[in-house]
Amino acid sequence: MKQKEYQKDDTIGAVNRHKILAAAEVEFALHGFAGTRVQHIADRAQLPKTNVLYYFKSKEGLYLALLEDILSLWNGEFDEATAEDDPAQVLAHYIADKMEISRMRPDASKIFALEIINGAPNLSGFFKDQHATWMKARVAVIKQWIALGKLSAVDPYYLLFNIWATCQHYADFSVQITELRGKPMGAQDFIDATKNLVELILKGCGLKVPDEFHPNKVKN
Amino acid sequence: MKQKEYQKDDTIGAVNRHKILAAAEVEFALHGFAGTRVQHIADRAQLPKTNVLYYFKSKEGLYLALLEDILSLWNGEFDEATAEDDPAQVLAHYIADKMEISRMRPDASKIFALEIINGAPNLSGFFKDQHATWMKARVAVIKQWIALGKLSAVDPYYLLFNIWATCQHYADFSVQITELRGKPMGAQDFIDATKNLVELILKGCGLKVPDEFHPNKVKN
DNA sequence: CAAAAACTAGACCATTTGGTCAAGGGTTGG
DNA sequence: CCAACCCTTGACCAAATGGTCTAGTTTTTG
Repeated sequence: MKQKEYQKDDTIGAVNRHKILAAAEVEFALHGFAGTRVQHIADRAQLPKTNVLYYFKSKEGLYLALLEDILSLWNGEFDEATAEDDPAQVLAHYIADKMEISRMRPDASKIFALEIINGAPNLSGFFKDQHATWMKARVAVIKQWIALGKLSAVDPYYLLFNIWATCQHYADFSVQITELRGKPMGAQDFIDATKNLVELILKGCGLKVPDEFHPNKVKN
Repeated sequence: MKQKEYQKDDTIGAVNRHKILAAAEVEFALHGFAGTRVQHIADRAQLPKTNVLYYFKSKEGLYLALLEDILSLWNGEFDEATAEDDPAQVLAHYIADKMEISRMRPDASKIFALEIINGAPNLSGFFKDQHATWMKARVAVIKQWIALGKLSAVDPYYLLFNIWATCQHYADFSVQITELRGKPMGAQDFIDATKNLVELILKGCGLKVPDEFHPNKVKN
C-alpha cells in the first residue's frame, strides 16, 4: 500500500499534473484568471495545450484545483494555541510562519490575494465558514490572554488583520518592494524583516520578544 | 476664464467621461483588466458600448487614464515632512490619510494592488522613478529622526511597508474582513481601526500617540 | 442660422481562445 | 502477449469580445 502510494507520485500522470499546477501558479499569479492563457500554462509546463485540458477538465477546473492546494497552506501553529500558551511565543512564530510562506510561495499568496480582491467568487462557502470558525476561536484565545493580563488590550481582529496584511505584503507587493529597495528581498532580508515585524507588533501589544526567538524555516 | 473652466465640467463630454471612469473603476477592481468587459463598463455607465470607445480610444486607453487618476491619490502630508517635524504627528496623520483612502476609494486601492501583483506592467518608468525618489527622501527623514533620538531605531523601509500594507489591507481585503467580522466596516469601525493601528505602530516605534490626535477626514 | 464639431448608435467584423474530436502511441496488468 | 487503459497530439470549431464603419443627431460657434 505504502509502495503503491509512493509509485503514485512517479506516475507519468502525477508528474504531469504537478508540472501543470506549478506552471499554472506562475501564470495565474502574473495575469489573473481571465488574463491567463491555457496555452501559456502548457508552454511553461512544456506540454501541448490539449494535455492540460486532458488532466484538468477545464481552465476553471485547473484554477480550482490550484486554489485548493493553496488554501491548504493557510494552517499553522497558532491553530492549536490556547490561553495557557505564551502569547509572545505564539505570535512571534505565527508571524515567522506567515513570512516564510510569503518568501517560499509568493505566487500562491498572490493568487489568494487576487481572489479576495475580486470578491472571492471561487472560495467555497465551506472554506469561508471554516475560516470564520477559525477566526472566532483565535479571537477567543486572544481575549483570554488579555483577560489574564498577558497582553495589553488590543482588538484581536485588528491585530490579526495587521499580521496578515504585513506578511502578505512581502509576497503580493514584491515588485514594488524590489523597485523601492533597489534590490529584491534575499533570504537575509526576510529574516531582518521578520525580526523587525515581530518587534514592532509585540512591542505594540506590550509584549517582549522571546529571547530564544529567531525566524524559523517552514517545512514545505 | 474661471467661468469657462467651470462649464468645462458641465460639458456633456466631461460628464460622460466621468461616468465612464467611475464605472470602469468598479469593473476593473472587480474583474481585473483582462476580465473586464467594455460592455459591462458601458452598462454600468448607462451608455452604449460605442460611446466608451469613443471617449477613450480603447479598453487599454481607458484603463491607463483611470490608473493615472488613481496614482494622483498617492500624495499626502508626509510628502513635505522634515526632520524638524514631530514624527508622532506626521506618522499618525499619514496613517489616518491612508486609512481614509481605503475607506473612500477602495476600488482605486484594489486596482493599484492588482497592478502591482501582476508585475506593474502598466506603471510608467516615470511613476516608478518618482516613487523611488519619494521613498529615498522619506527614508532620509526617518533616519534623521532616529539620529536625533526622536524615534527608536526601526528600519525605515519596513516601517513604511508596514503602514502601506495594513492600510491598504482594509480596502483590498474588505471582502475577507467583512466575512470574518460578520459585518462590513462602517465609518466608526474605520475610526477604531485607525486608532488601533496608530497606537500599535507608534508604540512599536517608541512613540506616544499625540494627545490631540483623532482620525481626520481627507478632502477628496 | 448655417456649418463645423461633438456626440450617439446600430450593424458588422477579425481575432482570440477555451474546449472538442478522432486517431494513434505507450504502459501495464493478467 | 494481448487487451484494456492511460496518455499524446494536431486539426478544428463555436462563442465571445475589442474595435471599426457609417450614418445620423445634437450642440456649439462664428
